[in-house]
Amino acid sequence: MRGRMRQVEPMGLISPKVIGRLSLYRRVLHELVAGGQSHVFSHELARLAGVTAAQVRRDVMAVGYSGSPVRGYEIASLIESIAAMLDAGQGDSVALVGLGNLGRAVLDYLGGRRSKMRLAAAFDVDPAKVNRVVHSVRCYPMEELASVVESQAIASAVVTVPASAAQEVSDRLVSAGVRGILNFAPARLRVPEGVFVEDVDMAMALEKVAYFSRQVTSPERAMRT
Amino acid sequence: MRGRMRQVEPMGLISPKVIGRLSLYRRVLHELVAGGQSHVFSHELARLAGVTAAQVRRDVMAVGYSGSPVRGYEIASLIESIAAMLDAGQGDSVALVGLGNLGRAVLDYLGGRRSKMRLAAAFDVDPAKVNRVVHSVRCYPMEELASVVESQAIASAVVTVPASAAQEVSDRLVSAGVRGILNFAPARLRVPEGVFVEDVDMAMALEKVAYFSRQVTSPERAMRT
DNA sequence: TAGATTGTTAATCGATTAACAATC
DNA sequence: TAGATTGTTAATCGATTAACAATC
Repeated sequence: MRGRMRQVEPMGLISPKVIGRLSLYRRVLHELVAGGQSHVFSHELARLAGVTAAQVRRDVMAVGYSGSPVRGYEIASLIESIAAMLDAGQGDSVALVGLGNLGRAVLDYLGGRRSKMRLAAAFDVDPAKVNRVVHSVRCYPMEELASVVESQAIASAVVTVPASAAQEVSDRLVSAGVRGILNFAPARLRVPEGVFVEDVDMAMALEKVAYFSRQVTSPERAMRT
Repeated sequence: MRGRMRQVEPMGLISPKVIGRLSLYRRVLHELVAGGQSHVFSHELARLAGVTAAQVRRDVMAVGYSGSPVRGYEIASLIESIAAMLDAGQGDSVALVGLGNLGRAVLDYLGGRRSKMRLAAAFDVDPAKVNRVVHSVRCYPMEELASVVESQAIASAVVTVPASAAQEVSDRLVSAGVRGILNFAPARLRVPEGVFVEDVDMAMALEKVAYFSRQVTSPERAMRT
């Protein structure tokens, strides 16, 4: 049973790596659309995304989209298929905890993107920040975390508090119903089974860069995962 | 030839993943030292770092350090061994390009850490930012990038410019002698063989979190690599 | 010593790559 | 059609895990 062309399975669980690459492909595809291109071959997309053509083919297969051996992938449809996989039905609401320098930068960066995701609320312990509105996101006191998260059905959160506070914040988010955390604090969060944590550890990343910049032969560039 | 206890090889090339974990171990070890602890077993360190004990043993082996079956690893010596691997002899100089919100936040975050690394110079196109000093880091105009990087022997750089400018900045850094780049711009940089690039893609990371926060069963938490 | 832990190899696992029939 | 590309399986590769003799 090989070489059958049509494949219909919508696929079940997809690995974090593949999800990351799909996000990358979508960004590249949007650029191609902006350039007036309507179709793309796996090797073109692969080159632009910095991956192999075989990976592109396998990943595209995973979203349940099929291309044509002659014209390749139709960009508009492929974007739709990826969006169906990555975006929630009515848009996700995201909370941000910790409005320090990093928190504001993240808010700035993520707030300014065309995206189905919506930064719905921010939280901070500092009374001076509470009730202020930054980039049209209101800052609530930490005491209201549970009620706001629950009432707005927030399922994802970004944590930009100091390492010493990260675990407690994580616990509160999880018990309020959050199921995914983007963690910028240099601390390993302990979360219950079923809660997804993605760590962004800038200090570690910089140490990696410093280490390999000293080596005569670097390993191939690592894919962000 | 198995079960021999002493191992002396200093090890050659180490993978980015292992380097990342070593950085993580060091952070945890410093916390243990601060708590007055002098020795640690692989399973303790593993629990605190969120990895397996087998990984700790293999990674520690890679830095050329040996523990004792009775007392485990002596923390102070292990920190020294990891430092010998991760830190440069006389301290690395790092450049930062792009002093927008994200750039300032990164400068803020990385500048405030006890580290052998030194943020030596910042660069920006905006004349209003040039020649100002932020966190004791001077901001130079882009025109002086090559001369400053060369004169200060800067080998690593952090890129926090918009995606549209990232490739050009990368090219200029590399031709000035930079061999490792921490890239925050949502763009894939093309660099010559031997130059290491670590991407920090916040938008992708958030999309991953949003995706898995919608799944009933999340995969185990991904290690930052 | 007895026993838990280490260093180190072998087995396992997952992801990537190579290969190729089916296709337009 | 001829030929380049796709969907999909098999082979390869690397990293993780399991296992165990050597050790204090």
